[in-house]
Amino acid sequence: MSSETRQMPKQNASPAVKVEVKSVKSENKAQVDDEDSEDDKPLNFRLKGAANNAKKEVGGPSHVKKEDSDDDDDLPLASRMSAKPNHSSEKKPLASKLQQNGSSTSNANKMKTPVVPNKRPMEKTTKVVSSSFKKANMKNAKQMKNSKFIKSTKVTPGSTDGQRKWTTLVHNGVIFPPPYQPHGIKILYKGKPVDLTPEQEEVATMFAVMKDTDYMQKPKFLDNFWNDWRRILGRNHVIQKLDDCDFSPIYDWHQQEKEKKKQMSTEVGNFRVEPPGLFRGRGEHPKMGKLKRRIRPRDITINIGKDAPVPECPIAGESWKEIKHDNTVTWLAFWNDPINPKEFKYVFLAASSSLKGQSDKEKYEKARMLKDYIHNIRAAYTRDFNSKDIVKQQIAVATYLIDKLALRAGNEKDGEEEADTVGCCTLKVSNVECIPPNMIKFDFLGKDSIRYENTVEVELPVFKAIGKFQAGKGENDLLFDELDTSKLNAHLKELMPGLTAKVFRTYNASITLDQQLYEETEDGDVAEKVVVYQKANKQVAIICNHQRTVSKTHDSQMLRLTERIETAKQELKELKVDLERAKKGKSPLKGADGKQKRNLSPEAIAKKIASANQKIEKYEMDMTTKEDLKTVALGTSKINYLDPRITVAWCKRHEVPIEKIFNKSLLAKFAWAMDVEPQFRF
DNA sequence: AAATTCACTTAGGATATGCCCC
DNA sequence: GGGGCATATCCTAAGTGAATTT
Repeated sequence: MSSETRQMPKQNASPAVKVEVKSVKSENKAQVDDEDSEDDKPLNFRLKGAANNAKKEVGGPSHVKKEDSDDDDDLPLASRMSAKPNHSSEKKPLASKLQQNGSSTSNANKMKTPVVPNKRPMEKTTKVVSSSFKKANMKNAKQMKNSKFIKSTKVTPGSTDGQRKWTTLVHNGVIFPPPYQPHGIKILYKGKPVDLTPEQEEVATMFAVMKDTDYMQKPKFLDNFWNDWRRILGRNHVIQKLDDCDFSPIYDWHQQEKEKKKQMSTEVGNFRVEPPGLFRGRGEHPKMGKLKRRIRPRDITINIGKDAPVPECPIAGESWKEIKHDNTVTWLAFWNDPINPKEFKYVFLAASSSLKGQSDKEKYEKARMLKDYIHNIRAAYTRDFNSKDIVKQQIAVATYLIDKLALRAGNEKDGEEEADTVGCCTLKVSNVECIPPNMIKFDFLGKDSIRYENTVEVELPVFKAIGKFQAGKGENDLLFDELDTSKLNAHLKELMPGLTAKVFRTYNASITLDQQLYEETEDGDVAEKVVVYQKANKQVAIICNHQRTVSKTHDSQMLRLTERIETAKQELKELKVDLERAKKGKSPLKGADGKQKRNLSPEAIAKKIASANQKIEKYEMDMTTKEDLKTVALGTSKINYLDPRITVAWCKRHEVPIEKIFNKSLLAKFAWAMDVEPQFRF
């Protein structure tokens, strides 16, 4: 079932398209690929679930890393946690067995095709193919839902071929949410049922179903919603005030529907263009609650290969806005965001596509390149801490913060239209506090309105410079008034080709993982090694400030664990008594529940004692980990910041099955990294 | 050179899935 | 074997940064 492994474009926009990566042309052909050979026979391998293609033979010496970091410039400066000095240069020699995880349980059907063979870093042409929309092939509803997706793409990595991103692109367009089905449930206005048109009812329903979200407490949300809904109700409608509306009939109906849906498991859930709804911005977003209108075919621009059939518009009587054949971009379709019409929503290829894989790899290669430059870069900005040129000085301090704290660049935002958040270049005077002699306290809302709160020791010249940048300004003024991200990045480009602010985050994250794994991994069982990995992962998450909100059920879950520990301890106590009695040939005492227990041999009781002890240990461990990670999100760095080759190489060296670290999606996304040599260093 | 547009990566929360423990 | 949970996947918002326009 669902062996059709097509991945959704996870990222942006509509998931309308699932993509299946089929084959790369001839992974073992020796010849250096010539750009455009059109003869790539679709090998028609399906990318099955996991990417277990760590094939030794194919892998080859993909590249030789020469540096062996003997100067500690390679240390991540970023260290909110006490970074230990490292002695990284010692490369332990490595293990032996290329861990071939194929045999492991979860990947029953192994995948046959590497997406991008690593052997040659610059594979030119990749074929992306998926089956087309053939009813005949659809065995069940599950498969059915993938009815629209990419058919075929040849991907040509941008880096090797100027602008061009692909040579042929075939797909089936996007899927729209079904039209609104009125339910006829009436809301109450001043206690009386009100008739609504289907359109009015649709929007009322969007609101009703959000009853138990925090948005209902936000005046801005209510206000924006009321504004938009009122327009649809019309001026002279009976409904004149949101406060007098009682949406609970619709809410209750919706809850029931949800129940029903649960029962009917196989109903198709198609991939769709974003359905209409109420905008849910993060943080104090000025537009929260606004109606996000329905997207129609005439909103959508399709990008497709010149030779490919233009997908049929799925809604009768309507048509696409435009058809393009632009092979310098990777999107398959886009529409304007109805909330902010200047912005676009795109349909992209899935993370598991070779095209994404290629650019992912390039991202990490760039970050690795920073290793060779970082020493000089640090020396340069350290010099400029004292520069008389204020622009230079601000660039120096900003770069230092980005390097040391892994801050984001901080592009300007549109104040009226967006939540008030900042990054490095947009820090305000009020976001930093100088604490003599040389501590700086940061407190600001970053991306997604996640709070960054951190007090760090900085070099004295930095401390002084920040004080100077603050002097004579208001709380709300920019700390780096002479700076913006384009100036900063223009400067960084002079130091290293392609260097921009965000590369530091990738660099810091990945090098931290690499070092932690080298330093901390000891002999032991797999579980212990996985803990080492998670610890390193956590350290990275903290550096990058990847947070999550404490789950609603956290407390009750902790309580449950405490109870289990108590129960187990009680049981343990009884077992110990029983053991002594059993040794003397006496039968066990009654348990706490008052029941008589069976007679057991001392050995049997001893065994039970051991298992009770283990259970307690496990629960206690679970509690510690849970509490420890309740606000830390490990996934974000794994997906976006940690070079998967570090992980794969470590798994090979330490014989940890890769599935212990990467789930199915990650395995597919990181197919390009699977054949890395065990001694790979970031 | 500033503003705007465009294309892409990065992000946390919601929801679905599936597995483990009683 | 069914409910509670952890985890995976879905969803789409919110960033970065280059290119283009003014």
